[in-house]
Amino acid sequence: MLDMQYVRDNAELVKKATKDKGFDSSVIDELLSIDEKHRALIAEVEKIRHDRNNLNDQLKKNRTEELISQSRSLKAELDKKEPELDALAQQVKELALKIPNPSAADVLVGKEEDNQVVRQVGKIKDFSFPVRDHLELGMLTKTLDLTAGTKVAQSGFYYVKGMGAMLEFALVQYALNKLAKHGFTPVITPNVANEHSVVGCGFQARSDKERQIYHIDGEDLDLIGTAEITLVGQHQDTTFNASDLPLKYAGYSYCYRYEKGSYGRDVRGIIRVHEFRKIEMVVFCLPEESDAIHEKLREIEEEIWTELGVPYQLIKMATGDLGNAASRKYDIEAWMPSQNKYREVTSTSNTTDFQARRLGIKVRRNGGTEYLHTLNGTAFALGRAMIAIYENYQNEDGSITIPTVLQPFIGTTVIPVQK
RNA sequence: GGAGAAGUGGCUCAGCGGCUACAGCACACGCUUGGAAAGCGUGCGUGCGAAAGCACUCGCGGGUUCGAGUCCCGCCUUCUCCGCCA
Repeated sequence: MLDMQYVRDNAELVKKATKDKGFDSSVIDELLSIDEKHRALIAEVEKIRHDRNNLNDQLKKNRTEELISQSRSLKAELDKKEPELDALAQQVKELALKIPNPSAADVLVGKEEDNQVVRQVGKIKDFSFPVRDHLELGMLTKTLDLTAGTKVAQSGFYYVKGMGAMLEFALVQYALNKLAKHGFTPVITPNVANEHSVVGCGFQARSDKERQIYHIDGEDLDLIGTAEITLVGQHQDTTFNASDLPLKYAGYSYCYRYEKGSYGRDVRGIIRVHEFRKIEMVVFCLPEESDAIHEKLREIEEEIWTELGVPYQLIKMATGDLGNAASRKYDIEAWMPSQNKYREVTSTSNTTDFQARRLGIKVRRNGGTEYLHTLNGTAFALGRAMIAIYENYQNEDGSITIPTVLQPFIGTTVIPVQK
């Protein structure tokens, strides 16, 4: 949600920004026209309220039938107009929620194919044997079991077993250790959130086409797609002192993705699944700090993938690929030998005051209050990290060497093939 | 699930149906100071308006009343006790 005053004053800019993101910009004209009606009715209703308040003040001292009847007739007028006012306010709110956060000035205008490769880091290994994909490796080492997931739940759910499970916990330990050094507080969050929190973060809660989110029937609860929702949402309706900021969290949660509309894509293995675990960074900060902190989150992500020794490329997304909330977004894509290409493993966004405004998260300073900024970034999407490690560290026999940096957390150097 | 109590600004809390919802803490700015603390002053929920100002706001939604933080009804949440339970 944007500041209504800002939309009024910068209608053309907002329209362009909305179009740049690939959203329907006609809502802005619609919004402005409803907003105008809304404000006119506010003035009208407030005038009636004012008259009635005055009348009631007089009545306190001087109780006459004449005044009482006047007050009653004003009340009747209000009873007629207030529902109209509420309806208009509701419309304004709904339309305003449809406008995405404009992109930052340095973001390239364009579509997904205009995303910019900022740099490629790490040397792509030249395997002397035919490479296997992560699923084959997972089966050879008996660390991935998709069949069991399908039997017990459905396709898109999977088991991680043996050394695979140990590797996932090692990744968690490694990441939390690193993030603690950067001042992040580790958090284990709920894996569900109510609709207000989901929508407040800029996610579409229940649109059936392109549905992304699981809903719990009969409850105001969705399964979260990312701990961003629970980490940002935990401070809704909160005003911080400037000295409390920045607040940095490293949240561990399960993540649920419905993935409707992506049938047939990445069906093999665990690249695209309905459930996985993730460590997510979320920062609350002063508005003027958010750009620098965004670069910091990006650096931490690059540091992680550099230390893991997995080749990656850094992508700066164009406006059309930013989504609803982000003003700027970087993805890291790790090299996947079996596919002979880079695939997304992290994403970090500066959402500026977009989420804060929707969720009422403010900072108090200079004698007033203002909305703060929120940012998020993936530390590890654990499934995809596992894929990247498996494929890049595979040996000829199908065993997997543990990256040096993880060895202290797992206590071994290799995941062996199991008979 | 049962019984009781409570929800007022970032926090702690006052508020017999009627002026502008009390106060303290915290925070910001200023005065004071060699510097700080203390002290003093100002500000510190939302909307509309260029502004003066007006309106709204006491968990949420209804109702009674000329008038509701206050009375009535429903709901939500939290706390205490009981029950169940990893």
